[in-house]
Amino acid sequence: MVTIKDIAKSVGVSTATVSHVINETRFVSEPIKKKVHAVIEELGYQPNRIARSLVMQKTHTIGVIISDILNPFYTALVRGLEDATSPLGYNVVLCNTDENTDKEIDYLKVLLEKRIDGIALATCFQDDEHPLLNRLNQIPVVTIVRKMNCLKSDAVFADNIGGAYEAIEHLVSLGHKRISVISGPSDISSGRERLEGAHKAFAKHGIIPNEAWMRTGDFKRESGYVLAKSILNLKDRPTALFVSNNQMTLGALQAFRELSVKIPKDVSIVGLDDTDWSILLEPPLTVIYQSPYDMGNNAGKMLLQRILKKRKRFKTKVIPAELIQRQSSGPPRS
Amino acid sequence: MVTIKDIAKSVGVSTATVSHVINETRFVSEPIKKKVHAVIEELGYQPNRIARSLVMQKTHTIGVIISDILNPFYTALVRGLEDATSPLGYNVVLCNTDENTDKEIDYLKVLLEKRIDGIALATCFQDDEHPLLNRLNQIPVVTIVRKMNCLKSDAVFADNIGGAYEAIEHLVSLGHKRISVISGPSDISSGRERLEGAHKAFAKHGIIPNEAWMRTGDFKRESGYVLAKSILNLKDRPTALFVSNNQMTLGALQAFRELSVKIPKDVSIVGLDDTDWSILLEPPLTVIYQSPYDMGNNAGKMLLQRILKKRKRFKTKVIPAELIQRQSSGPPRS
DNA sequence: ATAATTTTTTTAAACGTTTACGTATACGTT
DNA sequence: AACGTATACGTAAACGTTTAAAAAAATTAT
Repeated sequence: MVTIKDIAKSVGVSTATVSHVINETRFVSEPIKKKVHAVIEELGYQPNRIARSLVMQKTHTIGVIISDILNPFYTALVRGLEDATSPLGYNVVLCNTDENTDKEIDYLKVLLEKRIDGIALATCFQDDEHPLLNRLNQIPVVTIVRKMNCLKSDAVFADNIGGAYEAIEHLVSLGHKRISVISGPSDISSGRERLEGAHKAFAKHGIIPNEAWMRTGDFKRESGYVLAKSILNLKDRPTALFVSNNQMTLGALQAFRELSVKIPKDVSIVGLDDTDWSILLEPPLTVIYQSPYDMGNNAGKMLLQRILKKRKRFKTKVIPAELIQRQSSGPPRS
Repeated sequence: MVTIKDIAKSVGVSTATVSHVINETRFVSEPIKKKVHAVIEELGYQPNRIARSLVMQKTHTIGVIISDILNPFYTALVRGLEDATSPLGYNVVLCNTDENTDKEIDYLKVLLEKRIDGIALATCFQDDEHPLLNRLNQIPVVTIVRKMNCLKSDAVFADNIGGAYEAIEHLVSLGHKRISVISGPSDISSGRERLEGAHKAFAKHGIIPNEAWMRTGDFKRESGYVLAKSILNLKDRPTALFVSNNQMTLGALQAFRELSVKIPKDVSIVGLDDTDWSILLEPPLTVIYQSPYDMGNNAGKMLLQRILKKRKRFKTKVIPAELIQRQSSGPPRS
């Protein structure tokens, strides 16, 4: 492998000079510059960024930790992150944890040992005492999607309370009073908050939620399926259902189909998170949309700010929630 | 930042000894071993993998270059790749090129300069002369999904010919003779091969394809939409349509919906690539399935083999295509 | 012509590891 | 007592860069 020394020897200058012409960090006379470039070309020299990283103490790499890239929500988030960071020369290394804390810790350890320049963290190990926290606090971190209160950092998350509130309010405005909610795990902030938003809307409109219609899932498809089925099988069935994430909505839709429950004639449904195929469903799905791309993009930008400009105070960005009204929600049948 | 030297000094041994206890590469007496570990714990030492990479000439990182992670096909592929490589301690850096050759070249350059241990390449710059090829030929590369004949490497791709063949044969077996095909770009191997497979099936069954029904898209949603619309608007309409990738199928479905063409009563449709929501469509979509997860997973394993065992001969793995028959394909109306 | 400046280039010390080779000590043999 | 051998650890070079500080060369001023 040809190194900067080979170039230097071949041109007849010092490695310092070669380095400076490569990085344009200092004036070098035109003839030498030309010659260096020529030899670089000739020998097919490619700088070794490992060596450079070692001395510069920066790797131009950031890590993103999510539960599962197969979830289109995280797919878009990661894409947003890459689009924000790659134009400045940063690479992103992808880490799927499957909601597994051990995996998460392992990834974090390795990323820290690899001295990456920043981390976007979308998982939820909650351990105020963990030794990793010290190290995490020393590098740029942005927590996304979920709140981590054991870590001081920049943060980007969605307006979950507002989103869920809007979903319920939409259903109420259509005339629904008998509303079911499939919420997410209460130990995850997004799970808690979406339920909170729903309750807030109930309170606002003087609706006392029927406990039999309030279910807690685990954000995975199967639980949406099981819970929706159990709800639809009730003698006293609600007229509308709000499902608080995309995977559970998939499961719920499957349940509706298997039980031949007509949407929205029998039961209205509002999901959370949009996809590019939700308009192709029959009927097209009404959803609350919180752009994951924007979340990732903002997270990337905030990371870069912190990496480059060493901003002092922590910032928090909230991505708004937006109701996208389609045909899966309609007035209750009277 | 605490280094191995600090540990050595604090324990009162040489850095060599500390290194050896960390990596267990040489016998070290029990008391010293204990002490080293204690001090490591106490000072919160974390090995610097950059330095290690520099001397060991390996980074435990692989790169994956795809056109767009937002495409669920690539999402699954990347997940498969990570699942294959992360258990052995490899990280994957994600590179989206958006079918843009410049982006692709830039990414390749950077990955090579970062001295990653291997690359999974799913794009298609076709330039036999490019200077990068020399460098690429010196590290483990596996080309996936698409064939790159300018590069000698391991390869994993799908049985495109067989898949398309099966799609057409399925339609023929249902009684269709008037079959339309939306194929992909002919400069991409998967585009070419799928068309080839379709023609093979036509020939086998003595069908002379109507040129007016044969369209070439660019694998993107919009082109599926436009082409499907133009086909459905023909006076002389086919009775079945085979769309050769997932994004174009999305667009085609949208066209069907807008034109109120009933599936499969008016026109049958068979897509290529399956998704977890295709059973939720009305009707559920018949598709040819070529597991992208398996492609990624196999690619990862082959990369590792080459990285670790230095296998000499190049291998090619073909992922089979499988017909998943659902309700979007039925007999033509007579 | 010499000194003072300015411009351009080199020297060499980092960065934090790994590892081939060398050294010191303890023990057993003859 | 002298030597060989095994055991446990240390020394220092190497990996390929960047970059202060020093040095050399070129230019200008006296």
